[in-house]
Amino acid sequence: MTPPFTFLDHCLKSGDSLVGVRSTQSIAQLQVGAVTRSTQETIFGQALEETVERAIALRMQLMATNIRDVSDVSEMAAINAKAHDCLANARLIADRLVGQQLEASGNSRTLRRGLSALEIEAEIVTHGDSAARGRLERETTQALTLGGSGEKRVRPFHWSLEFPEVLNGAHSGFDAVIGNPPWASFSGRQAVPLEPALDKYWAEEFAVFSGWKTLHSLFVEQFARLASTDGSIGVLLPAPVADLDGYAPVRSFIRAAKYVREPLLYFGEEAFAGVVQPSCALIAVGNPPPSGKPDGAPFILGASGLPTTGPNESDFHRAIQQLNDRGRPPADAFADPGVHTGNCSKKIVLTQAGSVGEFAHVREGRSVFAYRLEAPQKWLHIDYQAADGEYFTIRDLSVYQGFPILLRQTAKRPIAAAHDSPTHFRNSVLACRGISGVSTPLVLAWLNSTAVGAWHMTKVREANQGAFPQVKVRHLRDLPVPDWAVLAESIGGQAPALVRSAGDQDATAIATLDEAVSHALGLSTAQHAAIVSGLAAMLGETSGA
DNA sequence: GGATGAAGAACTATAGCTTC
DNA sequence: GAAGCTATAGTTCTTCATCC
Repeated sequence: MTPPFTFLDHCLKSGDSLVGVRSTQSIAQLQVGAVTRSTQETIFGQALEETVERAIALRMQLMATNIRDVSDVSEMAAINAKAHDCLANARLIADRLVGQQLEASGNSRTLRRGLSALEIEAEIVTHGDSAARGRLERETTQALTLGGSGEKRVRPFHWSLEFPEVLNGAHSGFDAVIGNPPWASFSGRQAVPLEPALDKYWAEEFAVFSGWKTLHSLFVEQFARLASTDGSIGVLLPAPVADLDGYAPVRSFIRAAKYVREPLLYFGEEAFAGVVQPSCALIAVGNPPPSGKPDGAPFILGASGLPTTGPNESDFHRAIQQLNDRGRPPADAFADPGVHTGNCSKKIVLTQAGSVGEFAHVREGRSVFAYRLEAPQKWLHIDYQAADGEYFTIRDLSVYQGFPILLRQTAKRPIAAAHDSPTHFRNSVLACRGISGVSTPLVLAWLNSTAVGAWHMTKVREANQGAFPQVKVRHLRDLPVPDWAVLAESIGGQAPALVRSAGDQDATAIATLDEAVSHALGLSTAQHAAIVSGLAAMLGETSGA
C-alpha cells in the first residue's frame, strides 16, 4: 500500500523573498536599517518573543510527527495553521515596517515619524484591539502598493517568521541554500523596470546593490544571509558575474561571507534551452578563509569553453604566453568617437538623403571587413534640430576624417579596414588613429592578423560568446604589438599592394601579411601554424581554409 | 516551383557610468 | 557638463531543407 504523501505544507511558502524584515529582533525593536524605535522591552516585544517560541514549538511538533494515515495529515495541517496564525500580528507589523521604509524612500525624518506612530499602533494591536488592527491592515496595504496601482503590490516575505525554528537562536540559518534565481538587470539594453521605492529599499538593505543592479545579485546576498555560519550556498548565475566590473560588489560580498569554491563551474551558452547567456554555478561554503576580506577580483571560471587546438596545442599556448610579454600600443591609438544617435536614431539615420536639411553618408559596423571597407549605405541628417527631450551626438566631419583606420565593433576578433573616402560613422564602428611612425598598411596587417585574433579570443571571454561578441576599446589597447621595424623590413615595400590584394580576398596576400606579423611578434613557424589552426577552431572554421 | 519552417550566420543601439 | 567607455537571460537576416 502506498503511504500518504509526506506533509510538506510547512515548507512551501511564497512571497517576495527579497523584501522583508531580517530578524524577529528587528521586528521587536521596530528596526529599519540603523533606525531603531524600541530599544527597551515593550509589551509588543515580549508578546512577539512568546509567540515566536510558541510557533517554534508547534513547527518542531510538525517535524516530529510520523504520518501513518490521512488523519495524521489532517492533524498536521491544523498544527501548521496554528503556527502560522499565532504570528499573524508579528507578520502585520513586519509588513508595516517594510511599508514605512518604502514610503519613506530614503528620507530618514519621514521614517522616524512613521516608526513612532507604528510603535503606538503595535502596542494597541498587541492588546487585541480589532479596530486598530483593521486600520493597520489598510495602511499597510496602501504602503505596499507601489506606483498607485494595485497590480504592483509588494508581498513581503519575513524569513524569520516563516521559518522561526531555523532562523532564530544562536546558530541560526539553513545548512544549504540553493537555487536558480531569476536573472534580470535593472539597467542596460534589456533593462527590467524598477519602481523607485524598491530601488531605494534594496540599495539600503543589500550591499551588492551598488554596482550593476541585478535581481540575481540580490539573491546571492540573500542566500548567504539565510545560510548558517557553516552553511553552504549554490547559485546558478550568468557567467559575466565572474568577471565584469559591475559585479565586483557581489564578488566582494560573498568572499567576505563565505569560502568561494573556485574555479566556478562553467556551463557555457547551452545550459538552458533558448538562453544564449553563458551560465555558471557559484558555490560558497562555510566561513571565509582567515584572510577573507572584501575582494572584487574576478572569480576563476572552470573550463573556459575554448576548444582544444589539436596536436600542436602546446605551441599554441606557448605562443599566447609569448604574446603576453609583448609591448602594448599607445593608449590614445584607439577611440570610440562614432555618432551617438541618442534617442533620435530613426530621425537622423536614414536610408535616403532627405530633401530638406544637410545630409552626409554615415557608415555602420556592417560596412567594415578585414582590409575592406564598403561604401556607406545610410545617410545622416547632420543639421537635425533636437526637439525637447531628444539628444544625440554628431561631431564635426573633421573628427571622423582624423581616423585612418576603422574597426567593426560587433565581432569576435579585431576586424580593420582603411578609412578610405572618410565620412561619418556610427558608434558600431571603432576607430584607430594609427601608430606614430608606422604606415597604415602595416597597422592593418597587425590588427587583422591571426595572432592578434587568437590572442583576443583567448583573453577576452566575451569574444567566445555567441550573444553580441564585441571588440572594445580597452581590448584594442591591450593587444600585443609586433616589432614594427622587423615587420617593415619583411613586407614594408609591398605592404600597400598586399593590403589591396587582401581586400580582394587574395588568400596568398592575406597569408603573407599574416606570417610577417607572426614573425614580427617573435613567433616561430610552428607557433604560427598552431595559432592559425587554433583560431580556426575557436571560430568554428575549418583549419587551413 | 512556391510556401513554409529550421538552422545558422551576422550583427545594433542606447542608457548608465566614469573620467576629464 | 561633455566626452568617452561599457554592458546587454538577443534579434534579425539569410540560407537551406522539406512539403505540397
